[in-house]
Amino acid sequence: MVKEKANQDTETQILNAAKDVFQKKGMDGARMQEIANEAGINKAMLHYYYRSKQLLFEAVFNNAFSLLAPELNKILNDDSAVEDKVRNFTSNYITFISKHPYLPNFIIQELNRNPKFFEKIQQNAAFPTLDKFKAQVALEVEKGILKPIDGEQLFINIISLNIFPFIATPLIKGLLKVDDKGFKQLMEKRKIAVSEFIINSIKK
Amino acid sequence: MVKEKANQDTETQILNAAKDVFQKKGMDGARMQEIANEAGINKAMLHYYYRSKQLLFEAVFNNAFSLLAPELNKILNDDSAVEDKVRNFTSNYITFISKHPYLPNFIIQELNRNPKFFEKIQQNAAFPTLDKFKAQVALEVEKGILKPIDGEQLFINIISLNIFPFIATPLIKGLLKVDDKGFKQLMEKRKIAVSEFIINSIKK
DNA sequence: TTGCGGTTTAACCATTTGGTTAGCAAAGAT
DNA sequence: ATCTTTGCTAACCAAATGGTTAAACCGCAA
Repeated sequence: MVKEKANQDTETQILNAAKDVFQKKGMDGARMQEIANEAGINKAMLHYYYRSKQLLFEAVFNNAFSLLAPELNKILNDDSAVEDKVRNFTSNYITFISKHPYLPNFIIQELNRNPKFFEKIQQNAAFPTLDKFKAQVALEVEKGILKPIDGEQLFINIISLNIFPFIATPLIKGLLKVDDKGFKQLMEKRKIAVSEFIINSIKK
Repeated sequence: MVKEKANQDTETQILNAAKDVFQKKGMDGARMQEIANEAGINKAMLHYYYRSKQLLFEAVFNNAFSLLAPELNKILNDDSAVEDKVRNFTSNYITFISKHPYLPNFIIQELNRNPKFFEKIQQNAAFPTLDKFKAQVALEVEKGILKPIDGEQLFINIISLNIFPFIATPLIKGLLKVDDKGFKQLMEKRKIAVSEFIINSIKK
């Protein structure tokens, strides 16, 4: 059927438009009409393919989380040493997020709005768990590679240092009085600065 | 006049109710009717005292920012040594934010929604600047008290480590599989863990 | 007691918004 | 050639929402 192609086309076109609008404006701020406009189609099509705003939103959200999860897994379920993980994750994550600037804020914001979402995405394949990372940190502490530190706290520190600046971009720009270009330069420096900062702190 | 008291009463009652609703649901998600209900008054009163949703929102936002700004100033414009600042700020901030859990997310979210807000609040008295802190860090680095580090990056690191967990609470709860009580315990530990982590990294 | 000012309310209004519907167009099946 | 299914649109609908208004209320001064 030729329709199947057209079908697929408009369906993904809707999803892409929805991604844009939802990630910029959030569930509450997004308007179905705006998504339709951005997709260049009739508003009724949104309901034809996704039934409701809620379901369209969930499609976008799952999509976004599926993009973020593998990034987290890099630091959680990879086999390299903690030090290497930190270096790789920091550099990779900042590169990754520069391509998807709205992503972390979107996920965190909507998770705050409706914490129950977590139950849904936990069923998602490749959902990150902390078990391996915790064991690994404990082992390296025991071996004397790392100073004593709790794996959970270390994990929180790593993602805080990497994610926060991209969530609080306007705040940081304002406090540091830098423009878009200056901010990007700061983030570029952080690819190394953050991992140095972390490793300085934990390596014996 | 007795009215002035009643006047003040309802006006602040409105502001308090608005604070609650706006901070939980954001500008887009908040409903004037819900604010009125929470304040126990007629919806028309909101407009009588604050003219529009936008103006009521701005009153709440300025109020919230005025609460956060002094916290930031503690680390920026205080006279103690960097190490002491880090210890005090970390401990104080986590205590402070536990009392205002919605605050940082609210500010950051709304700043993302409308970055122009910054221009307005910059006119606010006691708006934090980074100049003194940067100079101080440079000086302590020169003196050999601290390892070489950029003041701006250090500042970003400090606020990232302290603020992020409270913005991404549902994400962290989900990934670490802890409940409300477990999360609070983690944050309690962070009062010391975070400052140790930072100082470990920067002190020579 | 009456009149005046600020305060408060119920009812109302215009617009927005998510969602529906009836029908059209086009392509495959019979 | 006709029927059926599928993609698609214009027009429509009911509910929600920010905001307004006219009138009532109430303490006070004259």
